[in-house]
Amino acid sequence: MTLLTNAPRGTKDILPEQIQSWLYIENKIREICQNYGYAEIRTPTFEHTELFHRSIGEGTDVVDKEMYTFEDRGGRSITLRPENTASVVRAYLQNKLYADGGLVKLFYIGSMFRYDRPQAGRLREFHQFGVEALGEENPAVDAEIILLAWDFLKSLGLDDLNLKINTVGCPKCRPVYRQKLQHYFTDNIDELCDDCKRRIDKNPMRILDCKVDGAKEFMEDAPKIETCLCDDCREHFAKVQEFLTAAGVKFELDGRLVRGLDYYTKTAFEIQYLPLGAQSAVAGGGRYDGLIEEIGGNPTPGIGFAAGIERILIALEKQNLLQTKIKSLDAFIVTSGSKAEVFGFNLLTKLRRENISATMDFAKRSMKAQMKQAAKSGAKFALIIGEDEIKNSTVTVKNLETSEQENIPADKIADSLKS
RNA sequence: GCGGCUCUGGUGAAGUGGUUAACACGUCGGAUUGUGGCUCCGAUAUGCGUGGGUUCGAUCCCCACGAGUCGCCCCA
Repeated sequence: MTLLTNAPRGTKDILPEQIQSWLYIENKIREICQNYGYAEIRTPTFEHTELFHRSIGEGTDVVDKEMYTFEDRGGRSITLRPENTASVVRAYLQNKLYADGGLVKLFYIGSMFRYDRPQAGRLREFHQFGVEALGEENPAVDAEIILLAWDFLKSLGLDDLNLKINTVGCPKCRPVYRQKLQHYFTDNIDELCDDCKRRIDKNPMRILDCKVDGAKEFMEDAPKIETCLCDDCREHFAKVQEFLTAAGVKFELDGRLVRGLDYYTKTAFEIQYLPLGAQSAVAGGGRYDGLIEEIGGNPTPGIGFAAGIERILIALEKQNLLQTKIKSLDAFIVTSGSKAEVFGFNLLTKLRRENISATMDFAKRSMKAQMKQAAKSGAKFALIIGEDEIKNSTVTVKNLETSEQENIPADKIADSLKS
């Protein structure tokens, strides 16, 4: 319980028994991204702090109070990435991925860092899988991204998923809506909670999503964004819905869905897994047509989402969809005496070189104890080597499931185990 | 960053202001002759999150800190 024996708060070891689950998810990710034509990219774990300031936006919670920022030995301000979109966009620009023309479709899996108070489904180091499509404003891409997220979660077997979509407008129409909201909430300021009173100036759209005020009556009459959308945004949103409907995916229009990061435009979406409780968002994302320009590229549209792997794991656990079995071995070698140990070790190496998984006990324990080990290891066969076997250059092969055993010439063991 | 609850061995846990901290699982060892899964026997916390304090004496009382958990904030 000291610093030495405790991982830092909000971090977790992923243990051998959990690796199967992680691999399962990661394999699904790679599979579906392959199907959708997205290529994997890996960006650095840390970036210049400035990148996140510019992309995520000052004034957001993530930037203001959740970043792991430090100065490196060269005096640079460095930040552990709190999300990966900014890095991917940066990599896109730096490596001129746009040079090939057309839409650039990327995905990533990696750990992100946010200094937040840990609770279920929220860690300081957590893992996200995400997808970014850069260079196309067609709403079909919005739909593709949403479908990818949806199909992915579905393919894991999750039920009780809820897809919510909204549009947050663009630099042309959002300010109009923003102002309308500010007027409306200022008129109703007495009804607002303290947090929301502060949000009027900072982020009036967030008020719509407030858990305290959200259910209050005056909220019903708050201005709807539909009334302010420019033609472009309106049409775009309609198209997205059309594509989704064509794909047979049910969605819920949620005018209160507001993303926390500054760079979002137009389409915003979120997939919830309701049984998760407070941290129910399992994937979220949206369009960010202004981001690339903001970071210094040519005006380029983009859209993406990120999904929290730990949250998905919790969801899978709840639905009992995980296997925790560690892969078992083909053979466990049991020896008696020091000659047999050498003989067994030799056999062990041979088997492994023949691609047969095997291990043995190195603690010089009794045969009985070794047999227990063998059984517990889940190995299919125990290969028993004692004085008799050495004398005859054979090995006793015991099938641990059926308890049948037979004596086999040592040089034929590998073939025998393969069949 | 704020609030509630919690913190006994590898695990699940019982327990008391005062000699040996139940029980179960697990682990290890054993039950004559080289062999597992059943059964039986034995061993297995010098310590009760950490650090202080109260007390003749604390794992059980108090305080602080830490971690976990739930909720808020925010988000994945």
